[in-house]
Amino acid sequence: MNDEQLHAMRHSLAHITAAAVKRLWPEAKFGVGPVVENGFYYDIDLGGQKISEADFGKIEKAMRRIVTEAQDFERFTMPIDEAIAWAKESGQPYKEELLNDLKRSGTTVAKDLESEELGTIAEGDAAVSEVSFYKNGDFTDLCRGPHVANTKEVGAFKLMRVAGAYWRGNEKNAQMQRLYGVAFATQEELDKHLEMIEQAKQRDHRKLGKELDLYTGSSLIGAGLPLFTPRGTILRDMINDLAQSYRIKNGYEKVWIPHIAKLDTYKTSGHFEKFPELLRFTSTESGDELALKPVNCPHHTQIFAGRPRSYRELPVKYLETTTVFRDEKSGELGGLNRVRAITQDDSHVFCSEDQIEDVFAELIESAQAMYELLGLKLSLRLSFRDDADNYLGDPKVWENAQNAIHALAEKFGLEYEIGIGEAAIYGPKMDFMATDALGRKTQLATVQLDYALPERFQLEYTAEDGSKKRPIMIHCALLGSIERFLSIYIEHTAGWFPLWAAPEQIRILTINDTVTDYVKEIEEVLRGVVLMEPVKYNELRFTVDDRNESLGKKIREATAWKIPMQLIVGTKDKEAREVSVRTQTGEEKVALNKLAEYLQQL
RNA sequence: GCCGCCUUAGCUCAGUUGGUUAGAGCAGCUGUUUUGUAAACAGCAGGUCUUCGGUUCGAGUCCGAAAGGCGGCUCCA
Repeated sequence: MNDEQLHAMRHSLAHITAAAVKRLWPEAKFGVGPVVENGFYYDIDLGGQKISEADFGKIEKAMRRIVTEAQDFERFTMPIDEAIAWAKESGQPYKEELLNDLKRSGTTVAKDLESEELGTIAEGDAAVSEVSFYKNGDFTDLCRGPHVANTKEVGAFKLMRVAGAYWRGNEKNAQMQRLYGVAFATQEELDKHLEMIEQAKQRDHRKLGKELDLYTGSSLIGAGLPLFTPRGTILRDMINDLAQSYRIKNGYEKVWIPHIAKLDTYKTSGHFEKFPELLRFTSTESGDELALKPVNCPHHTQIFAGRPRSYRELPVKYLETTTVFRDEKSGELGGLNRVRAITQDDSHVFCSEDQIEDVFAELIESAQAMYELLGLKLSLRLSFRDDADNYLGDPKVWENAQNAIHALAEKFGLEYEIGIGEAAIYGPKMDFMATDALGRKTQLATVQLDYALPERFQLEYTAEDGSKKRPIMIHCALLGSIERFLSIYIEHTAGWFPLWAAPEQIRILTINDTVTDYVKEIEEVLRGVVLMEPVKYNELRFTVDDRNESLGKKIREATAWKIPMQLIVGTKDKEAREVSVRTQTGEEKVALNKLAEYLQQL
């Protein structure tokens, strides 16, 4: 089955789903029912009634009946006005709205339509004279097609979930129920897909975060405020050290800023104007209105502005991993991926026009090197502005900045896609999207070019000729948010972190207590080992399991904890002055006097 | 924020149409066992069934609200 056939099949299943729902709830009003990755959905309005997953059985049964009834999909056309009348008569107001949009503009795609016109009744000349319908059995639907010829040709399917969705994606509109299904040509492919979902669940960072004791949440502290345990904190620190190391190599200097600032800061930066509801305030006795910082850049600009600057010290490169606070809507929070206290491995460069390229080059190389080391594949998105008017700064400057980024991507021979409307409020971005083990893409690293904030904060330096010039800012986070990065990384590794990053790197497992003294010697060796790659001064983290338990149990537990290296020590090892090094890939004997060297080389 | 679902011991889960003292495995503690490659054996202890309010002779079970979580929608500097 080719992609087109698969698409037609999934689309046909959307119709069959709607037809089944209509049999069960004749008063159902229908929205749209498109094909999505791996399946389809249909938006349904049952008035006060709600479909729940408990209803899936009977809906699927009705769908199967329609399949066995072997109904032909018949295509026919209707003049647009007749179609509008049909929608009205059949009590399908959502279809009526779509038809009016078609009549007026020739499209039903909400973002291509003038928002004031959306859903209004079309007057005057029609943009489309007739529209196509598909009919199977007694179910007729406005549809461009194509479909399979007959309902019996639909392959294997399963309803997955029901969720709320706003009509036409606008939160001011009515909320409908979106019925999601997956569909494949064969039962085997469907089973394979369901199996993959099951595997994804096994490596879900929320599950592993609990099992590996990395972080926890507290309903007392609040939603979206993860608390990191000792193990999780080690992982955080190691990852952060790695991300910082690339920039420290390139002359970035660490700075430190407080977590609050006067509200005026964000009035100056423009953040208050755009995101007033996301800033949290504290009132103070002094009368200052203070906000928790939602971004770090304004603070960093003030370090730059703290004394006069000469062209000789440019580029000035600041680096800081620090937490920003954003009051995300409650329903948007989830795991570590979306939190309200976001820790960024942030850096800001203040430079002159002719230094932009070098700064970008360093950062692009760093991002590529780091993600290659971590085994995550990066793809590039150039995030440009759209026509909205809430961006800061002169559109001409924007155009220059976007052209500059575009040219840099070309110059470095990077493959990229362009994301319109994905820019930051103050400038265009080069976003690195990581693809995880399950093929999902998430934006992590970001490099942003900014002419707006230096202007707003009146930053300047003295040029060679004695004149005052405005620096350009380059924002960068290689990890993005540490929390979000970890959510991806935990799932990518399934909790099997590399030796250098693992919270507990080595566990010594004893066979009985005759080896106690020998274990002390091994510990002495391990204490002397300090890893220097990829993070410097990384002292070995190990524990000893000398409990009165069977070796089998100790191995089982150490493996469940996904500890990269188990050192098994028994009387035979003691006599041979060796240890048995057990890793995921197998087991080997290493002489005690070679152990330090062995570990250094990994 | 919106729609739907979920919340029982530290963890994973049982708990019949509302009906006696709410169960299990793992973890914990106490013994015994000193163990060579993924769970030794026995005993003990552990719960205001998320919280608050309601219906009822009686609520883990029904209703309402809140908190937290999950799946989406919307949003994401």
